[in-house]
Amino acid sequence: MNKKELNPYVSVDCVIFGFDLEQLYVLLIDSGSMEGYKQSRMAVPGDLIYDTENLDTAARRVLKELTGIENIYLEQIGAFGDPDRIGKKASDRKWLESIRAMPEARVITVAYYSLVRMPNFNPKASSFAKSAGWAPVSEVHDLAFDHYEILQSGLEQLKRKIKIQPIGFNLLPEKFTLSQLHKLYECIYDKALDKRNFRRKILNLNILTNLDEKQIGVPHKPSQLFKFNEENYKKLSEEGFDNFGF
Amino acid sequence: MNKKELNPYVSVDCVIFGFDLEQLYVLLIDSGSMEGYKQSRMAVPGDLIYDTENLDTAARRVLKELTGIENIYLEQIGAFGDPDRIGKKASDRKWLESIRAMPEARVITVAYYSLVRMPNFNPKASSFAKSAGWAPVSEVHDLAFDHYEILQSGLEQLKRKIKIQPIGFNLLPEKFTLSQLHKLYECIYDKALDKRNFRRKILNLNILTNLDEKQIGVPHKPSQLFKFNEENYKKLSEEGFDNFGF
DNA sequence: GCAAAAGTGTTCGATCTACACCCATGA
DNA sequence: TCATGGGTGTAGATCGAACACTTTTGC
Repeated sequence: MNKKELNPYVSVDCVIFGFDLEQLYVLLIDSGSMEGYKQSRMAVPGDLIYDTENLDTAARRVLKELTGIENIYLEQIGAFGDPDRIGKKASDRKWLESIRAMPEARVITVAYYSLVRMPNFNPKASSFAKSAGWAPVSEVHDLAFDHYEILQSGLEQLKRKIKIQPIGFNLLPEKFTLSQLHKLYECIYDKALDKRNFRRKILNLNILTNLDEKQIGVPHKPSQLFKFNEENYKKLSEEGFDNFGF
Repeated sequence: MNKKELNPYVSVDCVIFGFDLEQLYVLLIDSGSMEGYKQSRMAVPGDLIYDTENLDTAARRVLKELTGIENIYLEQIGAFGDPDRIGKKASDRKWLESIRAMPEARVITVAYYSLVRMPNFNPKASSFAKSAGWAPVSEVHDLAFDHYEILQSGLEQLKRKIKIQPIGFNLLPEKFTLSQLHKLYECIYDKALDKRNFRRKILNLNILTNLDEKQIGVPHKPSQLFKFNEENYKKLSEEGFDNFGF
């Protein structure tokens, strides 16, 4: 693929969520401003699409370039197309001038969110990001362009979706404890959930396999480890289940 | 606005749902083929966007041009951007050549769905449609471009949304009976719903005002007429209600 | 032995489902 | 008087919320 094939009118942006067993994070890139850390200079990673490329493919390309990971959980949030969306702030325009052939063009973006296992990688610098890093979602209050709005839409969609499909497993290590899963749901909903009710509900779904392994080296009673049981999940989906609403 | 401002790379397409108290319909336009009625020649209305125009605004413009209605319920479905999405079938290409300045351009479309009161209007011919008409959703099995896929996505989103927000009122006359509302939900979910349970659930929401009027001229016990109570609905939304799942 | 998180059951109220008969009207 | 859809209540099952104590480990 060469530059000639870049479509200068449509981009994809990826809200990449991560979870470190404590907090929910989002991967942000820096416009490389010299004024130190400032959220309004941060953005979610994205790029113009190629003219021969699917939207999903473009999103996966961005993810791969930045994180090295393929086969990531990915879902479209929607299109954002305010004519001024990328030109409202002077700092945004400067950034665009530094990375785009047609910085003044009106660009519609198609936003995606994806869920990754944080420890699996450290974000790399890339063609479109001088630096990249994880920021706790709860501490993000402002971003470049319309990316704060995009982040909030992604978060809402994640909340809605995780009630209906157990996609949360994409954020956890392969082997995880019920407490970790519990904590994840609490972080996403930003509220306390009853421990016993949570455990009962999730176990009743029969989509977890108890590995008969225990945590080691923890200074308290070690927890059972589980993994996600894809087979049972598929069976369950086919039978049709509405939600496991928390 | 003149042609010069058309953005040849991005379009909007509108899945317009209607309900005649019997069936759910979708508004389709005809490519004007001379081969008689054929679903693969039908499409949902859409148009390229103007370069200075919001996506939502563009969708409203298409709706207005076709139906004359403003202030319509409108919601984004998402972006569809397969590079081949509009050029797969020969008949699609012919149509494009007849209406677009750059028929070969790759166009990403942002799809919307909207809900209208069918009797309020008859669709008009327009710059992008030689003719337009209502088709029962249950009888649509094929459409031009990727519009069948778009229709299905819109329908899914409608199903999801109507569980959470009482947007169905946008499909009904101002004054309606509980049976009509009941029928609407049955049509959307394409399954029978228990009459008594439905009535209880919807009345318990307190978002209907009984008008103390009855149907006239019906050959059976006349039904009470209701209207949607926007005030109570707003109160309810603010308190936060999850769903009135059917 | 103490700090820290794991793990476990029951009760109560709310909600969902299933189900059948009489009523008011126009023809 | 008949055909048509309108309108109503209850019992049983299921589900969700609230809630406190014992266990196992590392230090």
